[in-house]
Amino acid sequence: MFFQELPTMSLLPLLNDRFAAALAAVGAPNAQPLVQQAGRPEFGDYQMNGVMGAAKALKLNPREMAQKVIDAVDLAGIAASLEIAGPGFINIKLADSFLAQRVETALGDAQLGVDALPRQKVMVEYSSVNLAKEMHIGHLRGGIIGDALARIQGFVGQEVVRQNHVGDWGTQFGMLVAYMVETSKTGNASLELGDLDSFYKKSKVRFDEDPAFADTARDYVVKLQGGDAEVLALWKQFVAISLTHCNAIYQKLGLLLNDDDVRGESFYNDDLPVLVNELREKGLLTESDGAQVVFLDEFKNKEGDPAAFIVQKQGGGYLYATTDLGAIRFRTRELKLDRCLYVVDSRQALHFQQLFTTARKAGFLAADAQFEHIGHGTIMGPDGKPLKTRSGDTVKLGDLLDEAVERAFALVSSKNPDQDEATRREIARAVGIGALKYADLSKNRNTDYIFDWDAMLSFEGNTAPYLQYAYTRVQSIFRKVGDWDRRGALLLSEPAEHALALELARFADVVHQVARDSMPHFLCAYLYNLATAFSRFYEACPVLQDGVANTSRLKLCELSGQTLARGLNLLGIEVLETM
RNA sequence: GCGCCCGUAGCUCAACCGGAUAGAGCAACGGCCUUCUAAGCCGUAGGUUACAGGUUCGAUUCCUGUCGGGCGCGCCA
Repeated sequence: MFFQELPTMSLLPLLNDRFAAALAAVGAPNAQPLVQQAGRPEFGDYQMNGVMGAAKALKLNPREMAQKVIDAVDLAGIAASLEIAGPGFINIKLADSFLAQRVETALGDAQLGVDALPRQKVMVEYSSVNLAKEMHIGHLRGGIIGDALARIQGFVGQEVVRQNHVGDWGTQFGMLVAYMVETSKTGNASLELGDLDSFYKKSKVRFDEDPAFADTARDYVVKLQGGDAEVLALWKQFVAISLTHCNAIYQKLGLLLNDDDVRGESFYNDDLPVLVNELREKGLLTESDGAQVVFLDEFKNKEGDPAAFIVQKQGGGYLYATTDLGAIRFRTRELKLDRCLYVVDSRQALHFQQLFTTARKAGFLAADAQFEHIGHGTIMGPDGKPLKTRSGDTVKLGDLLDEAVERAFALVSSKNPDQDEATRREIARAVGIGALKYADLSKNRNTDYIFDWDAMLSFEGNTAPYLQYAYTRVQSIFRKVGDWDRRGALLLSEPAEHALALELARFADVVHQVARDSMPHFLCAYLYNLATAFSRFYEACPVLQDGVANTSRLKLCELSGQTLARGLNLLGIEVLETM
């Protein structure tokens, strides 16, 4: 028992493996064990649901079969008890010694016990702003979610390529360059470009009111496409300025994105005619009203009309469908991606279905290539409609981030009036941005959600500040303890200790799940459960008593702190030593 | 017109391949600070999962229909 080799595999795969073997031993080799977390505490830690289905298939009594599975399963040193319940559930209580060993293992591991997944080259495409305009609230979710997914993929050992597929091409850039030339004559260009939105609006006004300006703008588009050096240089200048705006936002939001991650739509320009020719040679193209389209039977409506995927406009121009196909080709042929996560608004779901279907038909995507649209909903205002400013304008992202920090500063100041301002500013930054990100990440990304400052910054319930606060409580203990001797054994006796150790042991399964499903709200839910388990433990189990530290509990504290910090880090949220 | 998504407690949200008595937080009510940060913990109350059928040992989950909401649908991205 003392030197028994215990597996390092994370909990769910381990339990599923052992029960799969047991099912095979009792004559159900193909049955799924279906182990999951217990639905209620009184059911134990985990429950195994696979017996009922297997018994049904074999026409056996499920409870009798469950008993056979219990007799057959090898969970020595892992489970403390196995019980049949209800129609044939098997409830599993894990052994304290096993959980203690898990905690010790994770503490000695930089990955906190999270094994690397089979290595893949994974791209996360996110943010992908239109450089013609300033970043607004519509860019928030994609940025936050994409960044979290990129961090998580990296943590589980993938080769991650972040990609900012910026919109840096199209007719509007002719207009913008024309306006740059015009304002540079009055010496105002650099000043005006400080506010991209008004620059865009003013150039649009000029375009609409002055035919001569409009002609110039159109001329610049042609020159741009023709590679005219002078216009190209101006365009590059505009792109660079717009990117500095983006980078400032990324920095404020704490996103990993930088200039190295940018590959704009313009990058694929030269390939578009080639690509369209290839589609034609493969017999996928049909001319329709002067445009080149791919008809997809997969998206036929009831009348039998197939949906059209336009890859070339009448007149010869290309569209984002073409660019996206070019990007797929580049990513498979040149970058050799195994997987690509497109973090883009759900409203583009049909586009991506058509895109991937066309790419597969054209042979741009291998059968096993995992190219996925990671859709997300819209941020709504209190009225349930897309969030706007009071005056009805689009909410600028920079303003939103500033407001988050300002609101957090007011709250921090009222809570800790004695702290110096610099400290409160720093806390407010981490808390405000963290709250904003967590409010987003903790919701199922598929649906819209209602934006609510008070809820995200209330510092109560399932919020970033609650998690950050739990972390500071851990750190506070270690500040009090100073140096400590970690040689003592980790023994779990109290229910709150068992519950906390169980949560800690689940970390790997949750991270793996999110890496697989790209659903960050599962990680949030986990961290909230962990923080709650820690808070209960903190209330029920004193770590320091009469000046003496309890080594077992210190170890639980240590791993709790590390797991909270790492989990929040994977979400792009900072932790603080004090709040 | 066609297609996709959604409808869960007063509010905001969960529910992992179909699992047990549908879970949290906020708001409401009641407790707990001389002790590691009370931004905390404990408890009470709150539900015909839009509605009607069907499949199943078992349905918030799958299927059909109805109602309600959002979004998308050949030359924007």
